[in-house]
Amino acid sequence: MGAVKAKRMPRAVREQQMLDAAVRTFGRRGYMAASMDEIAELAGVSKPLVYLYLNSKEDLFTACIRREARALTDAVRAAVLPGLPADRQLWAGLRAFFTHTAQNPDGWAILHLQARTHGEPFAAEVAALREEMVAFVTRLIADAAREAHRDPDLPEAEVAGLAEALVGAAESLADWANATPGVTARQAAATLMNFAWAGLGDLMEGRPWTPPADAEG
Amino acid sequence: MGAVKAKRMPRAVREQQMLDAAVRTFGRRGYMAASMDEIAELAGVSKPLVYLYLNSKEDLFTACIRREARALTDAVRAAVLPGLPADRQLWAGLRAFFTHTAQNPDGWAILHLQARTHGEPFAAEVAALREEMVAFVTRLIADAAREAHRDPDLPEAEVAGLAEALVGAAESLADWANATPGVTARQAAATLMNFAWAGLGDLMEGRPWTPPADAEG
Amino acid sequence: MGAVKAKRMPRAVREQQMLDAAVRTFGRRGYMAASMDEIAELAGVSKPLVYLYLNSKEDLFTACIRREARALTDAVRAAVLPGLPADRQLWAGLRAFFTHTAQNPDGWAILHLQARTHGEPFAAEVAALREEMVAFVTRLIADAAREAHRDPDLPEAEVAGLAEALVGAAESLADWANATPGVTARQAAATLMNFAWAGLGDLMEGRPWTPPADAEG
Amino acid sequence: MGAVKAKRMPRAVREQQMLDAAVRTFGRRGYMAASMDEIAELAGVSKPLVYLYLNSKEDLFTACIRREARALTDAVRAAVLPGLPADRQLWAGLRAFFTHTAQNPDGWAILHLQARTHGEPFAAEVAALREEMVAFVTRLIADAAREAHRDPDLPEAEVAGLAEALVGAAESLADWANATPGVTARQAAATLMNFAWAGLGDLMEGRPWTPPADAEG
DNA sequence: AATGAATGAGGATTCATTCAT
DNA sequence: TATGAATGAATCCTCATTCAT
Repeated sequence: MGAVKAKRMPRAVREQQMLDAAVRTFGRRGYMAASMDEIAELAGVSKPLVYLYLNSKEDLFTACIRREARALTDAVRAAVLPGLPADRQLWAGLRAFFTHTAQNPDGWAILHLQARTHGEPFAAEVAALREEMVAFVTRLIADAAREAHRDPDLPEAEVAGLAEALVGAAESLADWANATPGVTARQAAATLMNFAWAGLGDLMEGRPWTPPADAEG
Repeated sequence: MGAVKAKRMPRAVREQQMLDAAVRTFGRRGYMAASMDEIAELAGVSKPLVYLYLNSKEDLFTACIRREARALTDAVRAAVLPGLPADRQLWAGLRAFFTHTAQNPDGWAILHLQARTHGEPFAAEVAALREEMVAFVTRLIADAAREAHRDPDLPEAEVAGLAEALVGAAESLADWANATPGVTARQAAATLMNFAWAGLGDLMEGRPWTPPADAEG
Repeated sequence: MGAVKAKRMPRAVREQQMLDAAVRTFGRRGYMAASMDEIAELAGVSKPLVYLYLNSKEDLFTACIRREARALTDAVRAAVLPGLPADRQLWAGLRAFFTHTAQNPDGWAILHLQARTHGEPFAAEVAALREEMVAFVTRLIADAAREAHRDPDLPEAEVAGLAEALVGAAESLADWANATPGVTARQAAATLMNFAWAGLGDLMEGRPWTPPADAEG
Repeated sequence: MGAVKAKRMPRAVREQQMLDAAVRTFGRRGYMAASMDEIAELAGVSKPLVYLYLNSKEDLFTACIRREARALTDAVRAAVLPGLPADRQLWAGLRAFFTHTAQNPDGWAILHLQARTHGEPFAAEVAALREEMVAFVTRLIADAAREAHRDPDLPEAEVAGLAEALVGAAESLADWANATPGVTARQAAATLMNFAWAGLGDLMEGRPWTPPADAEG
């Protein structure tokens, strides 16, 4: 029992081992329930070494968030070819997104659940990721409008809301796909394309859904 | 300093005070970071009384989840009149949903963030709520198809995915509306109707978005 | 759940109910692990009433010790007829002792285990009981000597030791009989008579066991 | 005031210090009344270190029981030379027993009082010790019979009872010797030899005490 | 580069006991 | 006679973090 004295390794490698252990532990236990003891043991090093390299629990968690956020955006970015039509770009991005979240459930749990649940400074960290995703979607909506030679005539706030909705739907479907056996990343992506793209198209054609002018409005 | 000795009150009243304090504390600090000390102080009673009435931190949190879930579903249910067309029902339900989450940010934080983040037995508790929301949306989709005299011909799994997407979009918009000054519940609801309803309509008319048959599929 | 409001009863009766509950609880859980809550509930009254009548946990436990000690000595005393020969008196006393301890395991646990384990003022309380038992045995030894027209020539300290040994053996056999199915009070008493009486006889006949004069003496 | 920061020591040493402190505290205060705070302070270390090494109050107490039980049986075993006649073996064992209990009153209190009073898992721990003592005595009785070329013709259950009685008498005399100034281990052992050995001798010679055939039998 | 030894601070939980009625 | 409401004070235990080597 007890890890044998760890072989000397270059710092960069050790740090990755620690981050691996931390992502797994934070993702499964949650930020607060995860203990530095467990992380150090899983990483196969002593606790003081974790502190020497990563400084504190807070810094360690922040490093996890950053690494996982970067991995996710890299995966999506790599899948999206700028030249394609907007819907094909979205389709490619969504498939990469669902594939990545399915393959990295712990990282996804950190980004989607843990980081948002435990206030500052973590919330700010994921807010950046979310903004990037929203910006990506916003750009696609604009591209789509341009492709259709349409002036969508959608106020900026409205577009922001739509992007939020799309991202939220994607997040929700990622959880659903992870929790439901037999649902592939491709299916999740197709579901979301169906759900979202037609509505966006209608909007851009100037056929929005109009609320009834009832008393409660 | 220090709370004055609490005046005697009937148990039922005290319990509500405790739940109020607990919802607020859990909602802001999170389940683990919230301390029973802080909850008791905010409720204006001593810690032992909290334990006498609510039993344990876990039970207290569960009671909070149940109370807030019930308040939310009651608000939505009260707003939806069964006789109306499906889109009007959805519209009414969404407005009630966004209104309630805007007025009860702590309760919403508990349901949407805290309860999901801290595993069993809390996750099961909110899962029930989510299933209810998904079932509600699923029923509306079916109603809409019937109203249009259409056989939507959508496989059940597909409908489930759509419902998940819609609910996820709603959750996301609730957070967005809470965080963005100047966005009303009505606007959030309208955004979601626009986003979702047209896409659903297209689907039911048999015009789904079709994925390209590329190599990566 | 929750005892119905207790019917008014004369104080003496209520006190006995409380003592019954306390003896049972203290005997099974131990002095410290027993809670006033549990005792009150088992007695079917509210906690303040227990305090009103018995004053404190310490006083309540002391009252239990006294009652059980008295019950035990009364049982033994009632069984011993003063006129009989010493061995018959001992035989009768032992049978009464083992019968009583078998029928009152909780009371016996209090006297034999709990009261001795928790220091003053309880230890003093049982010390009195033990002294009474030792005195009884001491008297019987003297009687036996007189009956045999012998001067046992045993120093007082020696007799005290023998009495302690006999009482200790009895206590041990009581536990053994309670824990071993199929061992009756009569058998336990016979075992002890066999074990003890012959040795005492030899002693009084001037045939003691003599220790070897070894180096370690 | 307050313990100075403890100097660094190898774990094995620290553990023994902790066990020393724990035995003393548990022996005097009792298992439940002893607080981990007090034990840590007496050991000269901080509480977390006690938990780090000994795990929990329950484990700490169990470790105490084991250590003290082992010390006692080792002391007795070392004193008994297998080749000697049975009565000399018993004499040697008893002297070692009374010597050890006199020199380790706290350990003896743990074994004889505390461990038995607080239920499982402690009772099981001392039960093993007691069985060993009973087995030792049982073997001596059989040896004695063999030496006398006698068939003791005692049923097994009867022998078990006699052994229990002897062990109980020894336990009782250990307490008595500890509590009575001027009583040496040698005297206690001699008293018990006198008390027990002659009776056993008579039994093996076929002269048991016979109970009267009275009505109550 | 790496770790065994050590702790300050705090958190959940329980309990004997009292007050007001 | 009897109780529902309430608490001060402890207790067990855990954890992030540091020091000396």
